[in-house]
Amino acid sequence: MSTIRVRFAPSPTGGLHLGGVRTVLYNYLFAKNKGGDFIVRIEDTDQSRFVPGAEQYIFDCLKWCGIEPDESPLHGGAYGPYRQSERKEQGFYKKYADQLVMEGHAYYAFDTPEELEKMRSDFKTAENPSPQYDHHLRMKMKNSLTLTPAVTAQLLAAGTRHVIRIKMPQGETVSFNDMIRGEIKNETDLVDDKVLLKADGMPTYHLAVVVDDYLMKITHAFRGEEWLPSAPVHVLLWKYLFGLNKMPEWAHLPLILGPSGKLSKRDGTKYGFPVFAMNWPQAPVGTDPKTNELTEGFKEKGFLPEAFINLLALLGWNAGTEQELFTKEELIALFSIDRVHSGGAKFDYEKAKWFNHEWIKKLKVESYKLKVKVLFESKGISISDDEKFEKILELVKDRCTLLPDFYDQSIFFFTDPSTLDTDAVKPKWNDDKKLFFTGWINALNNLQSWDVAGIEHSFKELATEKNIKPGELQSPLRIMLVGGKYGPPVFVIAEAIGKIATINRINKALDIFASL
RNA sequence: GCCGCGUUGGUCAAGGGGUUAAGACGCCUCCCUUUCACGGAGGAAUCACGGGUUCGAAUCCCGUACGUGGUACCA
Repeated sequence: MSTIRVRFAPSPTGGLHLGGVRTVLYNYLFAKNKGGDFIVRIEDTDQSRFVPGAEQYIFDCLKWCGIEPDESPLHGGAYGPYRQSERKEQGFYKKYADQLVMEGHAYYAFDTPEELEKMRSDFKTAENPSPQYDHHLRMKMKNSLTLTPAVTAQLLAAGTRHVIRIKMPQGETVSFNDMIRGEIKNETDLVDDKVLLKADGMPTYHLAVVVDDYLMKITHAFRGEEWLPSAPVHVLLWKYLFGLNKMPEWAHLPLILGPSGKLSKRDGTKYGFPVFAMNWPQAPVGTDPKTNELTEGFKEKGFLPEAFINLLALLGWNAGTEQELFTKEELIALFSIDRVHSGGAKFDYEKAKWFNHEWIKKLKVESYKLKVKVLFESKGISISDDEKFEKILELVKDRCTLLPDFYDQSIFFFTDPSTLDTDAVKPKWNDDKKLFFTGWINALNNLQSWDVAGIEHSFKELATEKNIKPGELQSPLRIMLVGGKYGPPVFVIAEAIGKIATINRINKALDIFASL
């Protein structure tokens, strides 16, 4: 066992969105930077929201990102179980909750949901819109603090539905050190008596996180900023149950924000960028219930995992240098919790695409060739000559931001352009040019060898002979071969598609241009 | 309402008492290229506000504003 043990604890209730993946990533980078273990534990205590397949989905996302856990329900490990539902079976949560009751730090509460609702509406005022089950109100409720021991025992014996709540002490200040924010202080009077053990016997997050971290010997705990307000509950639980000296070090990560406020799952369809790492086939997480429109995940959108973790790592952390492109290994080597921001960061899709563009340029074509090939095949273009395919990708990679761009940028290498941008040709098209091309077809037919230099030479030779500037002819030629004003140098394209296709495309285009 | 956390260009951000306040994305101009990109050179644009402390504040302190989170038998 390593001395550093960092855990990521997702709940299998929804897709892995940007904030979630960044939390994993920071956990992982921190652990690996310190030579420690990265542990994934599943928090499946909320059965009502549990979604089948969600757990597998989480691991699929991690795998795509290149993150392999050292311990997890899928990978095994010595400190299992790695699912809370399984630890519940072992009775640990109940055991510790009972211990807290016995020691006077918690109590049984028999209030029904209706009674709780009544309390909240009865005590609701303008100054206090959401009354809490706290030291002000707990003596007005139905619990083992207000009931006699005999009645409590009777209710318990009768199997009355009940929960166990923490009894927040009065007048204490709980403080702890956050690795990112420094000392955080909270007054216990302002925190409510959180439920620790639910009526179904499942722990709430508050109990589970403490018990699990203790049992799994976790040394460092990263989580989102939204946990900060309940941190004093967890600190208190550590103090009562296992001792503060055994408590892991905390780091509360800043939020990732969307174009307006906190990034939500809806923002994907709203603003047209992915918010999830991957699509989730079992329950399409990006689907907008209203429009039934699916927002693709980063993977499906055509991001490279290298770019994805890179851009995510830089959203809230930087190395303190001007470097922005990092491999996973570099991130591990350079990651430092001291350089994580405390303020939230707004996600910028334009910058995200820039990262991917850089990675497409930076990586060797062969490392993503297969993904592009699959893309081509899904559009009905089968690739037979792998070597040629790789060459073509190399030719157009500078022009591609997302993987699907490869299709648009190189489809003309494989098939004749479906439409020609005639508007680009029309204004300057004339009979001289038409004559040039019919003449050039002859020259092409007589060409000994088919290579860039030869093609270009014959083109320029004939142009000079006809007294037309070669540049004026290159543009129409490009439209003929490509369909539009884009792509690598024309003669390179001509060479790649071959003599027959070149001549065919010129002939075809000449017909179309005839009506201009 | 109360409590927590935050605030350097439109965005990501460096800088943490003296700087012409880095760099990147995006935007604009120019060069390269008779295509589109890539590449190169420039440009516009910033310390939320108000008080202190100090010879001197983006930087330290206090307020205010704004943002965001929590205030569930959700995590």
